[in-house]
Amino acid sequence: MTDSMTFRSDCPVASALDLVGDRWTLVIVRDMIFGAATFGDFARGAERIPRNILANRLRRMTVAGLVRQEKYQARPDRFRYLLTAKGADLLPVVQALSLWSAAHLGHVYPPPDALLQAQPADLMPGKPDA
Amino acid sequence: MTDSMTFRSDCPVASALDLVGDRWTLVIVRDMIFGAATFGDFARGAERIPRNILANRLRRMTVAGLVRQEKYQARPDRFRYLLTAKGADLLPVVQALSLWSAAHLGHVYPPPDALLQAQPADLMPGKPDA
DNA sequence: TCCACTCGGTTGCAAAATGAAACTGACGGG
DNA sequence: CCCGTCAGTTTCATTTTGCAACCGAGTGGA
Repeated sequence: MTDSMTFRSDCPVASALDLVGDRWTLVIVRDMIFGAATFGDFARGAERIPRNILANRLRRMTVAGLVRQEKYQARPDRFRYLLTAKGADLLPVVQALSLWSAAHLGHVYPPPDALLQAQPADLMPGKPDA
Repeated sequence: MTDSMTFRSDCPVASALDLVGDRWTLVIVRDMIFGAATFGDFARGAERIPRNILANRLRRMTVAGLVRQEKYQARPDRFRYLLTAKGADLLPVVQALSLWSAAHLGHVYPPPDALLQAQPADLMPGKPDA
């Protein structure tokens, strides 16, 4: 703690949005849910997130404790970005968003079963697939 | 129809974020869930949303079909902003965000029961309080 | 009539965030 | 040596944010 993070209020809704209320953060979480982990994985996503924004978001998410870095190579240091429990628990938010889109936005493809049936615990490393 | 709205991709997650992926839109939805309806109601909310941003968001939400205007006075025309079915269906998203905050952010107050037990249908006008 | 006040915005402006694109540094392969 | 990959960083123009002041149409006294 002593995050230095400031929240607009003590409201749980507003506070959550202070952390994930932007157009990219949950897109990165979505990619992680589907197995993306490296900088390049995210940069290659369908929405073409700008690389500077991506670097910035990964930094904020790490500071916020949504994500942790795991070094997979040294010289130069390279990291895999993995969801923490805090980050994995955003799964219901992502699921709710995708169900809403499926119900109300005509142009989207249906949320994959892998997304709808996932559970936060599935998203954390240490437990490979069953 | 012919929304002029452009989405980054056909992904349901990214598309939902194209509409509600900012720090204010879902705060306004939250206030509506608790009965706020007029411009002044929203402006007086705890987070002190700037009035120009508020006007802009209410316009976008109206265009996006999340909200509709109901005139409650003429000369000068004044409107109540009410959730449509599309907007009310964002309730699960708001609920998921508040549960996440309750679980992971120490400083927030607990989500009110009124929020957690609400259902989208409760939020639509025509049904005054029981 | 004059003054104060409310409500629902709009406007101006500075600061911050975004995004496109080029650049960097440390490798690895041939 | 040259090319390519990976993971960022830098530069810079464009947008978006947010503060604060202003405005028009009315209402309520005194």
